[in-house]
Amino acid sequence: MQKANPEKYTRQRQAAIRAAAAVFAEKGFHGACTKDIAERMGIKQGSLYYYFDSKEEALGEVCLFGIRDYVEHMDGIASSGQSFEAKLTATVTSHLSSYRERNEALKVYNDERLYLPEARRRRLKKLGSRYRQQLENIFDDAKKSGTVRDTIDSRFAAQAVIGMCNAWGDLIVRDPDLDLFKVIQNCTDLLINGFTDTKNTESQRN
Amino acid sequence: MQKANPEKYTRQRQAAIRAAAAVFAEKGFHGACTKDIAERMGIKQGSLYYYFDSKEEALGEVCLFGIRDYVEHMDGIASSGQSFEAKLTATVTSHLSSYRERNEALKVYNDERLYLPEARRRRLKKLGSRYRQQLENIFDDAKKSGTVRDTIDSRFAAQAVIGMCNAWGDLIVRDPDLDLFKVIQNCTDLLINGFTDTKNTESQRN
DNA sequence: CTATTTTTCTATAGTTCTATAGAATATCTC
DNA sequence: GAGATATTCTATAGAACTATAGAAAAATAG
Repeated sequence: MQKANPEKYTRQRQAAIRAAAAVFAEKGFHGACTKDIAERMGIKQGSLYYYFDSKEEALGEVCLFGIRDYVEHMDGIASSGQSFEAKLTATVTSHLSSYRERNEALKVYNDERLYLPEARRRRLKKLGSRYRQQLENIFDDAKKSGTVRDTIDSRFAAQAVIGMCNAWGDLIVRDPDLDLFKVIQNCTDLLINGFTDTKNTESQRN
Repeated sequence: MQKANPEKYTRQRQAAIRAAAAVFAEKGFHGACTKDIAERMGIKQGSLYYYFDSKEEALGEVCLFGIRDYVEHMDGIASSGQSFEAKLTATVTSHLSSYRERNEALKVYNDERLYLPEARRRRLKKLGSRYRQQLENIFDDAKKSGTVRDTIDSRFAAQAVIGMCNAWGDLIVRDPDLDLFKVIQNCTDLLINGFTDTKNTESQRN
């Protein structure tokens, strides 16, 4: 029962995480059973426990897989010294692209992470907070430099970006023909200028 | 096993729906068991089946309870003949107020409705679509009258409003001290003017 | 107070699911 | 190809949960 590290193990474990992501996304953590996951991998239910100690461990790995990349991506954006608009666009791009690439894991992170055992949930929460904090910082900076209005509350603004990305991420997932680039553009435009503003419309277009 | 209609029955059934809402919100549909719901009502597990034929029926009632009011509210807003800004504010107010009043049922609707049996899910979906359609119409009208920019896609805009309300609804639920009125104001202001616009800031304030 | 109806209880059949143990097969190393 | 290691399989113990049946208790009506 010991695990060495021939690459097959890590490859199969990754496959297990993806299978779990798909199944959890469809049926929810409690609605899914380990048999579903195993079947999707082409192995038997019991064999799954070669890769995970428990169903909850699988959930933890899926959640981590869902956000690790885009949290790390945010580190780069926050420290990039770009303009506010550029940072916002980069954030939205990164977030929405994740929905194309790993929408299942992301959905699981959003909907099921609260079923994780305490310890693991705390670790994940740290990642989420880092992301949110960096996003808030971007707004604080932009307010200082006058790019963003004083009346905007950074905490709400960050939440607005995240909420918008999640909502439009849903659209992307449901409609795979949707042009990602166009969605990103619409999203940032809307966030920056709102529904009614007209001053930048021309330069924003195209 | 027949049910007449002494008011006690309807009263208790409503209590059962609220209990189910709380439990489903906390543990998810599959994670919750009928015992949890019954206990919260102060009755035994088996007795719950006097009010529901199945766990799924309970879920259906909770979901309906979660959105019926604010969908109906939207009917009034859509046909009110108010200005775009007023309609948007009313929409946001209605949606966010729901989070204060029945956040549990709303959360259940958002997260668990897909576990409903087909027939019931379709009926609920109709309600959701009506809401969304009316919101889109508000944007179409506002675009025609020039209040909202041409470049805004009504479908995305509607999704943006819903997404924003859901995201900020989370904040409201997590932080009960938050001033609802202030949140509503911030939300509509942000949607209408965006992060950077300054032209209306003064009139928007207060 | 008695008869009737409504509500709740107890007990359980039948199902499903997680996690483990130990055997069997596949893969690797020399 | 023999021996060691890694991976998968079968089978199942043990726990939990839904839904039902029928008895008991509570409420209501005449």
